[in-house]
Amino acid sequence: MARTAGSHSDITGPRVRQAALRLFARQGYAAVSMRQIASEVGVQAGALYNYTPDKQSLLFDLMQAHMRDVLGAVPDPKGRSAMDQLEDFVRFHIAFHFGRPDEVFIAYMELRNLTPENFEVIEKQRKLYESHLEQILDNGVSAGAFAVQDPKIATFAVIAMLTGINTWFREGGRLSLEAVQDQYWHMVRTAVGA
Amino acid sequence: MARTAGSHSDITGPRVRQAALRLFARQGYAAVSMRQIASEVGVQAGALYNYTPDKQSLLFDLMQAHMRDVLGAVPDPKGRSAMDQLEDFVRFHIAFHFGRPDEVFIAYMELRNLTPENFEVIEKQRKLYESHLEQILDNGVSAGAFAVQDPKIATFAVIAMLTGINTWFREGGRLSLEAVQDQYWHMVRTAVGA
DNA sequence: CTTGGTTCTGAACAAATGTTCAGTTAAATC
DNA sequence: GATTTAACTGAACATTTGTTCAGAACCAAG
Repeated sequence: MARTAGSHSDITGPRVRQAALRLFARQGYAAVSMRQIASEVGVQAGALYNYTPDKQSLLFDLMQAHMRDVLGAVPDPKGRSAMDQLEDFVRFHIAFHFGRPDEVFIAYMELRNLTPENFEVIEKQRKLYESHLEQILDNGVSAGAFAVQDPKIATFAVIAMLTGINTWFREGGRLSLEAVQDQYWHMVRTAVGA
Repeated sequence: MARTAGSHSDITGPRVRQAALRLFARQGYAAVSMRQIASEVGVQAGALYNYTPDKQSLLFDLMQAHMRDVLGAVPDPKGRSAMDQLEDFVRFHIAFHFGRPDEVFIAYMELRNLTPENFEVIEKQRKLYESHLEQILDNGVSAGAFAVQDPKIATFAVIAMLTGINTWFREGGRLSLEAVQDQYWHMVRTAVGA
C-alpha cells in the first residue's frame, strides 16, 4: 500500500467546510463562487470536488451538522420544574448560539437556497427544536406555572427574540454572555406571565 | 410633440418593481437574474434598463421606498403616556409589516447585497426606526412606567420578537391580525415589567 | 528506486450572468 | 398621412458560473 487515504484530505477537508461557512455567512450562498472558496483554502476550484460532490451539498452538510449539534445539546428537561426547564432552554439557546454565529446565520438565512428535498430534512429538524420549547410551555401552562394564551405563538416569539441576539451581540462588547442571559431570561420569564 | 413621456412606462415601471420585489423575496437578490424579472413582466431583459440603471438600484430603490414608508407612518407619540406610546408602536409595527411581507423580508435579508454606500443609507434609516422604540423605552423608564435593565437590549428584543411574526403569520390562518396584536402586546407589556 | 495511489493543477466545457445598443414597432401629435 | 419619439426587441459583449478530467506532483510502502 501507498499513501494512506486522506493524508492531506483530513487537513484540507475541514478547511473547505470552514471557508464555505465563513463566506456563506458573510456574502450568502448564491453570491459565493466555488473559486472564491478554493482561493480561501489556497487551492484550485477543481480540488474542492474531492471533498464535496457539489456546491449544494456543501451548504446542506453545514446546515445539517449544525442542526445535529443543536439537537444533541438541548438540555434534558427530565426531573426539572416547568420554570427551570424554561430557564435551562433560554440560557442554553443563548450560550450555544453565541459561539456559532456563522452557523446560526446560515441556518436561517439560507433555507431558501436548499433544494426542496434538502429543505424538507432541515425544516424537520428545525421544527423538532421548536417543539422542545413548545412542549415546555405546554406543560407549564397545564401545571399552572405559565400564563400564555397560545403556546405556539409564545414559542415563536421567544425563539425570534433569542435568535435576534445574533444580529447585535459581538464578543468583547460592553456586555458579557452572562449579563445577556440574565436580561433575556428576565424578559422571557415575565413575558410568559410567571 | 409626440407620444407623451411614459405612456407605457407608468404601467411597465411598477410591474418591474413588483416583479423584482416578489422574486427577490422568494429567491434572494443574488439568485434572481434580470432575465427572470423581465420574463415575469413579459418583456425582454434589455427593456428593464428603461426603468433602472442597474440591478443594484432595483434592490436599493425597493428598500429605500419601504424604509421611507415605514418611517413616515410611525405613530406620533406626542401627548401619549409611555405605556400608550409603547402599545401604539407595537400595534403599528405588526399591522404595518403584516401587509408588506415581501418588503419586510427583503429589508432585513438583503442588507448584505447592498453596495457599501447604499448600505450606509438604509442602515441609517433602520437605526432611526429602532431609536423610535428606544426613545419610548428610555422615557418610560425615566417616568417609572417600565422596569427594564437596559433599554437598548429591550429594544432589540422587542423588534426581533415583532419582526419574527412575518416568518409564520399568513393571512387566512387561524388567527386574526387583532388577535396577534393582542397577544404580542400582552407579552411586550409584561416583558418590560409594566 | 520503483510502484501505487491520493491530492491537486490547469485547462476546458457549456451555460448563465449583467449590460449595451442599433434597429423595429407603435402610438400620439400635427 | 407624415412625423416624432418613447418603448421594446434581439442579438451581441465580456465575464463568470459550476463542474469535469487528463495528467502532473507528491508521498509512503515494498
